[in-house]
Amino acid sequence: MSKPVELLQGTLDMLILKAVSLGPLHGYGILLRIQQISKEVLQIQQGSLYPALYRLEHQGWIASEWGESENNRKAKFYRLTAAGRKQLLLERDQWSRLSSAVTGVLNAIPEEL
Amino acid sequence: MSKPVELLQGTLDMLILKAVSLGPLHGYGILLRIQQISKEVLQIQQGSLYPALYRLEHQGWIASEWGESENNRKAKFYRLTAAGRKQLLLERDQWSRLSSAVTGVLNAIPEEL
DNA sequence: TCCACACTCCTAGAGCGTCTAGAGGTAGAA
DNA sequence: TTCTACCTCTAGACGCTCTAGGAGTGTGGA
Repeated sequence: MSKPVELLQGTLDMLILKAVSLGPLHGYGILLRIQQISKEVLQIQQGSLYPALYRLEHQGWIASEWGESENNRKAKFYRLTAAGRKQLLLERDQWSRLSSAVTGVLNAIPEEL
Repeated sequence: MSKPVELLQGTLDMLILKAVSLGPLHGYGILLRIQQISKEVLQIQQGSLYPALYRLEHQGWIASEWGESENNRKAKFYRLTAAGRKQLLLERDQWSRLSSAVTGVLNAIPEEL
């Protein structure tokens, strides 16, 4: 009776950093973009997103500014800071190291064990 | 001041199932095997391993039996059950779906956004 | 005109998996 | 004997994501 998993824990911050690395976006927009690019595979909940944005801004990896959305609503736009860019590279590295290690184990054959 | 990440949350169960899918292993052995196959990239802590083993056995995905290790110590050997085999396939699927989605987002270029 | 709905932000609390930091017992080597 | 590697186990802290709410505002349709 396990719930459907929609995210790999620990990747959300990285995904957000990546999303805003390509130009400022407001929170709700980040959510839609990631969903869209991943062809609806990655489903981010608002209750995960906003705490994450707070976390990232608090650490100086993104910066925010109130503005107006494409739909004429007030929205908080986030952009990547220099520190955030570094962090993104770092997390990207870690991700590729770890994910390929996991895949490697999954593909291990008896002789290797 | 974030700690070094040694595991992608949610992958431990799958890694354990995979490890025992190739033949019975005791807990400590599972730990060493995964570490070895992943070339020390994946570092599993004992405090993560044993609760995970309990979890998996409780759900009927692995079964245990006391025996003797290669070093003459008593050790609890785990093997994959039929249900565990199903579960492994399922988690493997989910992993490849999600991890490639994440990688896809990381490789997204501005035009796609 | 008024209502519904999509858009946008936010929070509290629960749930769960992993980590830290311990304890304890045994075989074999020094 | 003492030390180390082997092997199992637990309690509690910690951090991230989810559920489940609340709230306000433009726009379009009835």
